[in-house]
Amino acid sequence: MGIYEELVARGLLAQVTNEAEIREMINAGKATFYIGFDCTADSLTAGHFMALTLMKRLQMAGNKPIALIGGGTTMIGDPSGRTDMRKMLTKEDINHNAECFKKQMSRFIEFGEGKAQMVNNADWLLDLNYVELLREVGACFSVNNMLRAECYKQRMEKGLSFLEFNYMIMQSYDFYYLFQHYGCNMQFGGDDQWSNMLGGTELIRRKLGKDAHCMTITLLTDSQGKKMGKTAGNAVWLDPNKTSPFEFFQYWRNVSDADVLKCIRMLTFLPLEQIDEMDKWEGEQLNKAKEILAYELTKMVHGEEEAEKAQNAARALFAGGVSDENMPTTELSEADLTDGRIDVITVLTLCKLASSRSDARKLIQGGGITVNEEKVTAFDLSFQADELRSGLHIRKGKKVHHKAILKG
RNA sequence: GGGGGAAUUCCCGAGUGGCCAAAGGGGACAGACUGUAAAUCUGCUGGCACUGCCUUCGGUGGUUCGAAUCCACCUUCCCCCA
Repeated sequence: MGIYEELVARGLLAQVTNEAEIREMINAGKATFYIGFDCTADSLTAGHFMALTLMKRLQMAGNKPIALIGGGTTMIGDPSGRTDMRKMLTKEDINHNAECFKKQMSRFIEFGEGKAQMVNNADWLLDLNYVELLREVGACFSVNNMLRAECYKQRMEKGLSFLEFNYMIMQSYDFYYLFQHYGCNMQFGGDDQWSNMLGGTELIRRKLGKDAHCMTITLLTDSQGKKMGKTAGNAVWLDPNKTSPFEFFQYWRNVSDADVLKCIRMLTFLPLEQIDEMDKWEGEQLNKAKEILAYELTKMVHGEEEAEKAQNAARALFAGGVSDENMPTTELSEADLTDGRIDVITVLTLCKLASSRSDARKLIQGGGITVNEEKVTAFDLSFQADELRSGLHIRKGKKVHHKAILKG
C-alpha cells in the first residue's frame, strides 16, 4: 500500500487537483510540498496538529516537506470561513508567534539539510512593490472568478475588505515563489483553503506554463459537524502551559463515541489493521479506544512520560481513587489565609475553578463542588492551615479535578 | 461624494423614558440518568461585603426627578445611488 492509499484509507484527503499524477508522485516520494501556517496565536492548536502529522506521514514516504510560517500573510488575515474580519495583529505579535510556532514544530518534524525546511513568507512578501506586483501577478487574476470562490462567499453578505480580498493573491504568490525557488510542486492545506490553493496553481500555470498540484485535508469535525479541537470556544493548545498534558489527554479521552475511530484513523500512527480491529468495538468497549486515542496523541505532543502520567492520573481519578500527584495543582501561601483559615469560595477562585466569587457560590449551590470526597453544601465552609498543608482534593463536576495545597 | 439603516450581556436577538441586570434561543457550566459517550430532563449564565448595593446596552457630552430607550457630536459596519 502506498502512502496515497494510506491517506485515503485514513480518510485524510478531501480534494486533489489530479489524482493519478499526485498518487504517482507521492508514492514515489517525489513531491516537495508545503503547508502554510498563519501565526495568529502564540501556540499551535490541535487543528494544526493534523497538518503536522500529515507532513510527517509524507516525509516518512520520502517526500520533502516545507513548513511555511505566514509572517507575511498573517499581516493580511485569511477571510476563509470567517464571517467577520480578524483582529489585526502587530508586526511584533506576529514575529513572536512565528517564533513560538517554530519551536513547537521542530518537536514533530525534523528540520535540516535534506530534511524538512522551514520558511517564512515575510521574507518575500513584505518587500513586494505594489505596482510591480499588480502588473506581474494581478493581471493573472480574474476578479469575477475570485468573487465566485467559496472562501469569499460567506463574506459577500457581510462585507469583505480589500485587504482581506488580497489574501488569496498573497497565498498564490507564495506557491509561485516556492515553486520557483524551492522546487515545491505541491501544496497541502485544510479543505477551507482549497480556493486559495487553486489560485496558486493557476498563477503558476499562467506565468510559467507548468503544472503544480494541490491536496486538501479533511477538516476534523465531530459528528455534529463542529470543528474539533476546541473546548468552550477555546482552542486545545499544544503548548503545555496553555493546555496541560492532563487536559489535553482528557479532551481526547472525552470525544463522543461517534468520533473516536475517526480520530484514531486520522490522527494516530497506529497501523490500519489494528484500527480496523477496534472499529468492531461497541458501547462501553469504546472507552478503551478513547483511552488509546488520548494516550497516543498525548505521547506525540508531550512525550511518553507525560502521556503515562496523564493516563495514570485519569485512571486513578475516575476509578474512584483519591490519591494522585499528577492532577493540576494550585499552591497557596500563608498570605492567602486570614486568621489561619481560608473559605471554600476563596479557594475555588484562587484555583481558577470559578471565575468569580459569585460563580463559586453558584457552583456550590448547584451541588457541583466536592472537597476530599465530600460534597460542599455551605458557603461558609473553611479550612485550617493543617488541612491545607496535606492538600485538598477539589472536584468540580465529574471531570475537573484539582489540588490545592499550602506551601511554606 | 449623496441618501437610508444598524451597533444590546459569550453568540444570535427582543426591548423605543421608570415594572431592565435587560424577553427568547444557542452555547457554556452544574445536577439527575450513564460508560469520563450520546440523547433526555432540571438548574444556572455581570460583579460584590448577595433578601441589599454597584457596574453594564459602540464612544463622548446633553435633556430629564429618572435614559439601553430622547438630543448632539464621534467611531465602526451594512444597504442603495455615484
